[in-house]
Amino acid sequence: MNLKSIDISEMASASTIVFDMLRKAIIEGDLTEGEPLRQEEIARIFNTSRIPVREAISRLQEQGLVKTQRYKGAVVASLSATEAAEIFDFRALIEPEIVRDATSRMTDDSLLAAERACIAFSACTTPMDWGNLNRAFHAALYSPSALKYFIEVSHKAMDRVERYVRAQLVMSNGMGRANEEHFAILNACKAGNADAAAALTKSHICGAKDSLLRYFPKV
Amino acid sequence: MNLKSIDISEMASASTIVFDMLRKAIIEGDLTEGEPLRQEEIARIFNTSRIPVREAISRLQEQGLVKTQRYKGAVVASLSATEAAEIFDFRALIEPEIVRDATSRMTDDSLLAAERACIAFSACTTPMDWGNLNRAFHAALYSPSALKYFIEVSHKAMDRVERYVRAQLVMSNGMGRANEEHFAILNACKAGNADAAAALTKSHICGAKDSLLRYFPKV
DNA sequence: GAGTAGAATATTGGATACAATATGCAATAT
DNA sequence: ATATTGCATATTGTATCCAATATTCTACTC
Repeated sequence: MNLKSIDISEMASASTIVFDMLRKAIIEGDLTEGEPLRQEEIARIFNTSRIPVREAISRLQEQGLVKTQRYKGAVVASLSATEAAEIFDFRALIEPEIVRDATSRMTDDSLLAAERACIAFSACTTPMDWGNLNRAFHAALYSPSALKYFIEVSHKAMDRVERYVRAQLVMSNGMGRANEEHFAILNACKAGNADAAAALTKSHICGAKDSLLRYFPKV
Repeated sequence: MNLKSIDISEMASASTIVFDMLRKAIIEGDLTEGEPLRQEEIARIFNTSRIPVREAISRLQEQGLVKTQRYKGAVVASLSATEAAEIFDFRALIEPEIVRDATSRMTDDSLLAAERACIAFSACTTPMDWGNLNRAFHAALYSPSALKYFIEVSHKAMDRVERYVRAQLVMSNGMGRANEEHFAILNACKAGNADAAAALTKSHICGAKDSLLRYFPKV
């Protein structure tokens, strides 16, 4: 036998595909706050029945990305400035620990991947890509860590605020500063200085929070 | 008009009821690790069709309480000792911040509620109730905090390890020590000493982790 | 014209029916 | 006896249909 092994049981079901697409649309702001998610409309778009759509919406609700009311349906969740700030505080607590753990586990490969992501972010020109590349950099930085639960939770936290990060990057012209901070974190990692990398990550996140609150004083 | 106001749109749907019951059963260990969740069987038990059951299982999966494989179904998720330890580390990072925030916001009422929960825990005799009362105490302690996201995430983390906490309380005869630590935290809150309350919470959680690892060296 | 009752429509929640896949067992071949 | 194939059953994934509720529109009253 000489066939490439593909685990066919890992193939995506309709409800998983719908979930991923809706999640992406919400995170990236293609679906705006408060916008209702009509089951039939979504089912039409993906050419399925409403059943997979409903399961996808259940999962989104569990993640806090939508809010549902019985017999009224789901709407895209929104955050007050206070709530957004709290999630940034949360990230500022969690993510430095991930970076600290990751630093000691980084290989040449993972450092190179992080550097590539960092460079890609710095070279990016269209605002729409900023969010994705910013996220890609953080993912590359965190992935060597063994703290799988921390990483999972931090991703969920990022999902909740990513749209605001994007908006803030655009409105505050924050790309330059974010870029500098990324390279600073990366260099601390390269030097194997876990404490410095963690501290820089913390101030990076706190800075993003402050900038956000300046630009959206009362979201 | 003189009627008690009940928001009827908040009434539980079948899928919500099934979700809550399954969640409870998993947390409390009534469903054991690896045990498969048969949709039809569960549907029969709750006298519904499989549709609400499936939505409930989707949500459980999103919380990490079950693992599903396409066309094979869902089984109750299990944790390795490493994974459980990581979740305790996570709690040890988050929950002190909640207590710190809660301490400054505690009223006489909330302090009394926490004290009642603490006393109830200390008076408890049946192992099955320990977990619930332990959880109730922590909930009473945290609820004055304004950090809603922190609280939500910490509850999800507790859900993942609660069955181990219970087992550990039984096997290590840890009730006495847990009880002392609870009162210590409570007293720090009463004294308005947020830093002390946070520190005591941290060591309380770290102690539970150490005890767990001693009794389940390789779960 | 404002406001209300009631029908008509839209939308969600759930039940049933069917399709796709997995699992267990018997029959057969080696 | 062991391994392999084909079939029967079990289970999950999805589509379709019905019921319950929300929303909109219309007719009517004042």
